[in-house]
Amino acid sequence: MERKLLLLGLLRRQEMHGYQLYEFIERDLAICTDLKKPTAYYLLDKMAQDGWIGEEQVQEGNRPPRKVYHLTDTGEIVFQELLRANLSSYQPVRFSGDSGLAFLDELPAADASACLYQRRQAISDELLAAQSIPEHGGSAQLALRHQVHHLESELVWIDEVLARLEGKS
Amino acid sequence: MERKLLLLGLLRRQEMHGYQLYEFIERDLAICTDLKKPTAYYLLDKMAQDGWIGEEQVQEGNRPPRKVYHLTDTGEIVFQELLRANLSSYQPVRFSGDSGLAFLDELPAADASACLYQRRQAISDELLAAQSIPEHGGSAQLALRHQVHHLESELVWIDEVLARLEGKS
DNA sequence: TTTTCCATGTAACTCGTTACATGATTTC
DNA sequence: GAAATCATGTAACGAGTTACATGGAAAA
Repeated sequence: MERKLLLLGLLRRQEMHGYQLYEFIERDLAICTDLKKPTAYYLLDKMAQDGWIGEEQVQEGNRPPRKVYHLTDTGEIVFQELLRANLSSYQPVRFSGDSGLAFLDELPAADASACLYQRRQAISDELLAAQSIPEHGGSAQLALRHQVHHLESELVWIDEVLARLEGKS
Repeated sequence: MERKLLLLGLLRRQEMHGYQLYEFIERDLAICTDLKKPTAYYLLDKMAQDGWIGEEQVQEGNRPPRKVYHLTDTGEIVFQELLRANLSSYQPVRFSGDSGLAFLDELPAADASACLYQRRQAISDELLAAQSIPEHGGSAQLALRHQVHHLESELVWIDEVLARLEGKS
């Protein structure tokens, strides 16, 4: 549902066509979320059928025709509902990397350290990428800041685990 | 793949049947991961077909017969591979709640605060639940500790967002 | 001139879920 | 005697992905 919320929120600011929405999300919001092309087109189609958004065929010269979407009155109501529901709730997060952690002691300490250093590097890379994205202002930045906050917290955590390993070897 | 790793790791310690594995994960590891019954049975079946684990029918009196699984030599190799791959990599996390955050300013500050306080409560509840689980020792606890660490970090974050809102109202 | 980009979409697949079915056994 | 628990499974569905198809336009 949060992808629909995202699309509605973006269309609320200005009407856009599918490819435009896809590109914006994959380029500017890649660190916080993602949305593949077929998913984008499918959701827009669905929401158009449900009357949340309206679509307009726009032909420019001989280029491929674009479907430009805009929020309807129904869409605005749904947006409000989805937004409030989203902000009020907390979806617990599962870390796929925790299955590995649970069996950390099954590996020789040196191997475990080597693996975790690689993981640390990956987190660090992700953090640098997130930090290098320029601020745009407004609440749209909150998602990005949250991701940065989280990645910093992950570095603290993995360093704790590494320290625990060093103590054992 | 991390669910297979989890099952392999548990079976490596002692042979178990499907229901047993399902119960252990849903009861003792609920905060860090989950595994529904059909998923458990499906994965065990799959891994048995692939030769990662062996199955033994055990009939006790007139009770429903149980399939007891144990790790094979192939399974041990796969476990090692999966474990190292898991520990070496980092799967970036998407927060479904961030779509809402991005549109926080579209709501009156008072409404936004009210919603976020509810979310804060949900995180706080989750944290208390996680903290109240007794420690078992060994690296199996790392997943739980990670979740606690994360939830604490989430509380810090949401308090920052709330402070930002108060500054605006 | 071949590759990349724009713009849309379909088909098949993966992973996991919910809901349901079965049947014995212990508990209330 | 009814309900919950043990133990296994099937069927249908949902959300999202990858891979592929199409066809013009811009760029290398």
